Amino acid sequence: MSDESARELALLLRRLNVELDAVTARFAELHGLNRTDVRALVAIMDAARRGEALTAGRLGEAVDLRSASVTALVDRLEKVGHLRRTRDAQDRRRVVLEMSDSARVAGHEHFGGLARELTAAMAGYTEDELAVVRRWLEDMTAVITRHSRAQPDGA
Amino acid sequence: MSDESARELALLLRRLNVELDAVTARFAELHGLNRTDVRALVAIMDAARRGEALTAGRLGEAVDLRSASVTALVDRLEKVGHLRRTRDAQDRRRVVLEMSDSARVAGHEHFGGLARELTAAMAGYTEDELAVVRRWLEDMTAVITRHSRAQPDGA
DNA sequence: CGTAATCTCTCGACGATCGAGATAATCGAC
DNA sequence: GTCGATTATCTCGATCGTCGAGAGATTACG
Repeated sequence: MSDESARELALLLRRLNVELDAVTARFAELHGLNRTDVRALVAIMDAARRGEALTAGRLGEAVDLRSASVTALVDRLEKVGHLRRTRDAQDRRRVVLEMSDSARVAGHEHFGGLARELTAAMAGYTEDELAVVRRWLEDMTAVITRHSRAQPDGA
Repeated sequence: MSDESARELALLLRRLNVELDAVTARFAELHGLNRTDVRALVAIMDAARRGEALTAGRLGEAVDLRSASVTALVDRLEKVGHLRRTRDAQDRRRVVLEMSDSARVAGHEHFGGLARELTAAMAGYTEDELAVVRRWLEDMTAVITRHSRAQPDGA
């Protein structure tokens, strides 16, 4: 392969990244949320998919916010009805967060819809082709992950 | 192809998106900038690559900020030496923005380094394989772009 | 028990963004 | 040329998201 092809793909990837961000921004705007709120809802949905219920602290780790900000964040989402606070019965210091049905529906409508469209667009590809794409995505993700984790203490 | 493969690829894409965001966040942290500042520098660099010099107003359109915020943004970047303000000679209302060498070097070091690593990781692929990846990226980008632009007035 | 550790919340401060309006420069009609 | 309308940027005051410090409540452990 040529460096030319590789550079083109890198640029395509960046453009795709920008457009994906726009999808998030659009969802946020439609629902009167900010970027962090959306990231939080996604984190809670992802956790739910894994069968866990996030606590306030875990959510803070997931979206990289301090406890004071998490309190404000949860206040916002609870006020508009996207979230419920519940004291954990086992450990009553903890606050368990549960998404409301309205938030779940909104999320599925927006992001689920996108997932369906993406799936449909992949209908024209053979399994072999998608295997190549998958390998490429995994390789690129590995490189990017390594890059973003490099020399974490500013050495 | 199966829906299973498609869904996996969609998830991989999302993960890649998250990691790319982390690269940006890391660059910002290393240089004491926020996300918007980085997006602004990238926009100015991209424009320079196209042979244009951005004005304050154009930059605001590029990063979706109002003029008051652009003024503050440029103040920040100028204060730390990443940017220079220059009055446009033809139209003296305009403020032309030019990146300093230090910002250019920092950007090339961080993002150029990543680009090199990505290119290297693609060395093991044939041109045919990369052509498949490129077609796939273009298709997915088209779907995502359409999705983020849909029904712009909340219909 | 009692002391330390953990989890969330409150409070005050700071920074990024915005709307409204001010200032300055350009354009267009006459 | 001159004057009003338009364009480009900046100033000011307000709002909102985030944070550090520390308080309050609960649990863990000796």
